[in-house]
Amino acid sequence: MKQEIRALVDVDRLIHEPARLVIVTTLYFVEAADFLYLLRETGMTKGNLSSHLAKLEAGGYVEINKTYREKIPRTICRLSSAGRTAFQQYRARLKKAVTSMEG
Amino acid sequence: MKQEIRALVDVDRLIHEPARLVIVTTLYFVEAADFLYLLRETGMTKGNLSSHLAKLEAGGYVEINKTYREKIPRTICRLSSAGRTAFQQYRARLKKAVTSMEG
DNA sequence: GCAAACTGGTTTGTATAGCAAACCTCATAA
DNA sequence: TTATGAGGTTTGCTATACAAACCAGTTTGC
Repeated sequence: MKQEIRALVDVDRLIHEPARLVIVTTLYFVEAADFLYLLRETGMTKGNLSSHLAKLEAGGYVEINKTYREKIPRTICRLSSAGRTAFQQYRARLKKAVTSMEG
Repeated sequence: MKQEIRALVDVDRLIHEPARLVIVTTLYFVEAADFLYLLRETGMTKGNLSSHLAKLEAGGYVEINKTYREKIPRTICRLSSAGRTAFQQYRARLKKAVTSMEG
């Protein structure tokens, strides 16, 4: 009951950041989403969403696919398998931590 | 099941930061701890612990009491009632989020 | 008694992060 | 032809985390 708390110190910060946690969690369930969908779902600004996605991509957690839908650009994002694994680990750790926090 | 995830965006960042979450959780259970105890429990460096404690104090979440024990300085920290409340709220939110993350 | 080393921290320096405003490219409207 | 808007990205600013360096006081070695 102490170990799980202390383990939080080196939690995966790429996912722990609230904005990215929302993004990753969303992607985890939908499997694929475009920029505008994420924009609506998360309520973030475009700039903020863009930079967080870039960071997740750089970390290898999301794959970003730029395409066109009838001349208008479309950015499709999906969680990579590394991202899925990382999310599952993060979730498991967090769950243990929360449990520990309850006594 | 979507609301709890999105709510994460404005989670209490003073507590959400892993280092401080460990500190706050520790204090939540012991009710009072000195600097050296926290240092051992958290495994942080002195400088890091010091600045996080200062931040928690500035936010009104911990009360810091500097005293002496036979000539050697002793810094005693305890969670304020605001801190306890904030922690409980954070924990509750996090718990809901984790639950939502599972399906 | 005096320097060296240690205790219990705090301050400083640096590198990174988050965020929104400003910007960019292309397409359509006027 | 200019203007307007969609879909994003880059820039600029502020704040943050972290450890190294520092500091005041105490004990130890000689």
